[in-house]
Amino acid sequence: MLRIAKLTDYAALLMVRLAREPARCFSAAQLADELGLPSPTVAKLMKRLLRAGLLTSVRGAGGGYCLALAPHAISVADVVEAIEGRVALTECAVGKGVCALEPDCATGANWQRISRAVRAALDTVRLDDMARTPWQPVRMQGLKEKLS
Amino acid sequence: MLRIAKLTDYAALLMVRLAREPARCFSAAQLADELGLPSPTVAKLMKRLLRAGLLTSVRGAGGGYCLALAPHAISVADVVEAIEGRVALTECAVGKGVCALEPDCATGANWQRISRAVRAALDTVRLDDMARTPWQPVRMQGLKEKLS
DNA sequence: CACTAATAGGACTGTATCGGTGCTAATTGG
DNA sequence: CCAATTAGCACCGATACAGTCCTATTAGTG
Repeated sequence: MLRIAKLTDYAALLMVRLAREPARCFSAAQLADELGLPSPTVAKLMKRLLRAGLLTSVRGAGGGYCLALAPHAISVADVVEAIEGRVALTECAVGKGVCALEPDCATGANWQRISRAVRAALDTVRLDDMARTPWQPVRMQGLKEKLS
Repeated sequence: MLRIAKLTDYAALLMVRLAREPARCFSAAQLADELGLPSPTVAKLMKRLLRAGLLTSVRGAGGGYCLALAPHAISVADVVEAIEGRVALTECAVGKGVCALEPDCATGANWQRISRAVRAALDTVRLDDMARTPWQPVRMQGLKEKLS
């Protein structure tokens, strides 16, 4: 385990797609269609990514979302935190006073150390790394034809 | 986020306690009492840790659990995997054929790489590291007196 | 040879979180 | 004015998690 949420996985797909054409802007519907993801879910994710400062948005007709930073400046850790909140393996690690055992529990400091290590691991991979691998758009029409 | 399950946290507490006196054996009830954790839960965790090969057990009266390996030979990753299963951040990373987007989704390989990095981070911390910090047993009676 | 103290393993349940959907603004271009 | 699109809630169902309990099985003890 130690799974990331499925939504985070989707968010990564979206961000990688954007990173392939960093200058271009995309509407949520467009991305959902191209990646074969449910469109309301994509809309929700884009809002969260926007709030986290990873995207800029243009409202109204012809609007859409663009990367707020260059692909090499955004890490997987950023995306994970945008969707799931701060990386903290345990309750103890997020703040003090939550854990009843706290005064006698010495593992809190260790978990914080470990959390930082994990965070660092996630931070080594940037969007441009993810985008480098070969790729091609999903053709929904083609897929449906094959399945029917 | 990217939280470990609460049970995993408990399991870590238990293993660290054992690591403080590696030669000694403990009954589940004893550990629950000492750490202030619910006893059935502790029993359940010990069973999982046993199955994972991290503990040895002696049944019957006077029985209990002991560490199967030296404290420095058991890492946090081992404990996490014992409770939560294999560390794999995404469905794609656990095996192939699960993800519908698979043939066109190139991020799978990246997630596997990231999973390994996280695994490695968790592997750097061993039980003896966790056990080194100052510590003293929880006194339930004392706590209750303070709270009342 | 019972009785008691333990582990072994499973089934069951309430609850919280997650994934997903829908609705109602606000904004912009044609 | 209308259509396209983002912004922000509120809601709901399924799933997984934390916790409990019950029934073997095993081993020490009187």
